[in-house]
Amino acid sequence: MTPDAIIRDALIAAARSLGATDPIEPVVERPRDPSFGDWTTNLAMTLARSLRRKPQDIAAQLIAAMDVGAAGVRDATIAGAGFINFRLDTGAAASGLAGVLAAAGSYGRHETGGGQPFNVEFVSANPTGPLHVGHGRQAALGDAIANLLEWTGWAVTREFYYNDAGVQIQNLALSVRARLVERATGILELPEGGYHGEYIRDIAAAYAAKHPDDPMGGDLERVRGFAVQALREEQDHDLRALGVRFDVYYLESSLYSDGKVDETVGLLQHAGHTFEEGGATWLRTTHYGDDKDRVMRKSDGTYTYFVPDVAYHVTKWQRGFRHAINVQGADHHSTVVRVRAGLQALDVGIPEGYPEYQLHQMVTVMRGGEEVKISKRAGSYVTVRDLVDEVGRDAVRYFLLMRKADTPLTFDVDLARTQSEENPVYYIQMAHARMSGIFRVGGIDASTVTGVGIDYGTLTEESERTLVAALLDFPRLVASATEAREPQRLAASLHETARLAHNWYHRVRVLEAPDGVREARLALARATQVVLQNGLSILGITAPERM
RNA sequence: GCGCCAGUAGCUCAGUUGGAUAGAGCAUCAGCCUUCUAAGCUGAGGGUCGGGGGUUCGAGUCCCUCCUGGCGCGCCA
Repeated sequence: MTPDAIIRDALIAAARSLGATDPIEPVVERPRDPSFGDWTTNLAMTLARSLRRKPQDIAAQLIAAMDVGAAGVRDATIAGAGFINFRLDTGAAASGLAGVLAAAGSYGRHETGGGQPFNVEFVSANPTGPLHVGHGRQAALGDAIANLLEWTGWAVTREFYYNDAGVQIQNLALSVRARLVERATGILELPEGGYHGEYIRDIAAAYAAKHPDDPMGGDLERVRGFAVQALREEQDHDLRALGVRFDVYYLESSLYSDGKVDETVGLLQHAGHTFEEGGATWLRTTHYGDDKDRVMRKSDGTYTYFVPDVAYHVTKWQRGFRHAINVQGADHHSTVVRVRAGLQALDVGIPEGYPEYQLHQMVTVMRGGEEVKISKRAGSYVTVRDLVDEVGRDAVRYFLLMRKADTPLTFDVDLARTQSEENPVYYIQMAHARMSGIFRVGGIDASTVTGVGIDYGTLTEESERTLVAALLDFPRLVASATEAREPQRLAASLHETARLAHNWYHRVRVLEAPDGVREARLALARATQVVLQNGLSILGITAPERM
């Protein structure tokens, strides 16, 4: 048992002896200020009301009634309004390091998910242009959330939904054809709502080279297929530049060809939640929290976009995913209620909150001190690959992850490029490289350091105590970041761990330390290396041995 | 007008689900390389946590209300 678990049990027993009634659920946590001790509890304050005594008095009685020798508690003191602070013997506080080294690359993993399937859908960009920086945020976020879920025991499927049907694709095909005509005749007539980007010209050139029999794009179906294929390859390149991979690419067009869309509409009508009005078929989404009912089938017989969306999510459920999360831009937030309403209206037992959504706010790009307006149709934007080429994959990932998804993100291209060495990601990577350097210079294979049979009582420096505490908190942090679906908590925590590691490195010597101390410090260096490496890998960032 | 999300140091942002004296980076100022990497370390200054109410032992965090900003409100996707 870990020290905090022993303290927790002892608190429950002590509270019972004072006459407190179950359930007693003491919170044992790290104090905000490490100088207060190793662990703290507010139990005395939460019991004050039911016991009708002053928190300080209860705290004193709890301490008197507790037997915490097994946890290695050196002293327990009352502070502030009634906190009880526990300070552990140095050796007891650091003894967990051996467990870190034993788990090594698995340290921080949990079995919470029990191996159940979890579908993580992200990016899902229309194949009408390269991926821009907003998609990059989604890619970094979705991939990190997928990693977190894997680390907590879920069987994750990374999924990309291709909107390869519908009006936007038609616009794409017509835009390419316009460029083909321009090549042949010199006359450019882009369609209404067409795409202006330079890449359309490139696709037209490639098409003309491959299909000399059709220089004007007369075979629109062939142009469409060619353009979609070209842009999918383009997006794959962008994703590879970021190091993001998908297990499943689900095509919207297949929902039509497999009859899933018609099937879904039939089910909705059969369930009785639809009605006819003005020649259109409507779904009563207002029964499920929407502010107005929505058209499913327009009077011209075609479906609105959310029908295939619902059909698509039905397939997730049918494919056995009882857990699913969609990472999307906040500009799509109106679809959340709509898709969920559609799934509810099927009456097939899909729960209310299915699927989960993690929406992120917009990314604005600054270049030359001015905002770059992102518009595929106008052809002005910064692609994911531009960013990776300019500042590197690790820095791009960290930049896009260090902020909470709920807050808008400004990506200053010039700043990221010119100040790349001051990027916080290098600070964390440097801490890892320094730990590695200790083993390299010492001629020691880090993986052979077990931390077993060591007297951790020699780790007496304040910088060692705080670093140890941070390392032992890592599994808890992975769990809470996963539960909240917030990778930025991990990013912030790794930065803090790196700060503590740099501080420790600066204050103490490892290789030249006396026998006994040296072994304990090597174990600490190894544990630091493990935590930084594992944490960075969850964020999709490398942990270099030297820089 | 309605809905969602934000408002924290000069700037960019964290804040571990309600805890103790609100933190970090950048920027500014003052120091530290004969060292396992100075891509580092130490110190200083800088705050009515948008305003006002409320809930309780305790609020940046929860509730109400107002202000400001972003996004979304179509038989477009």
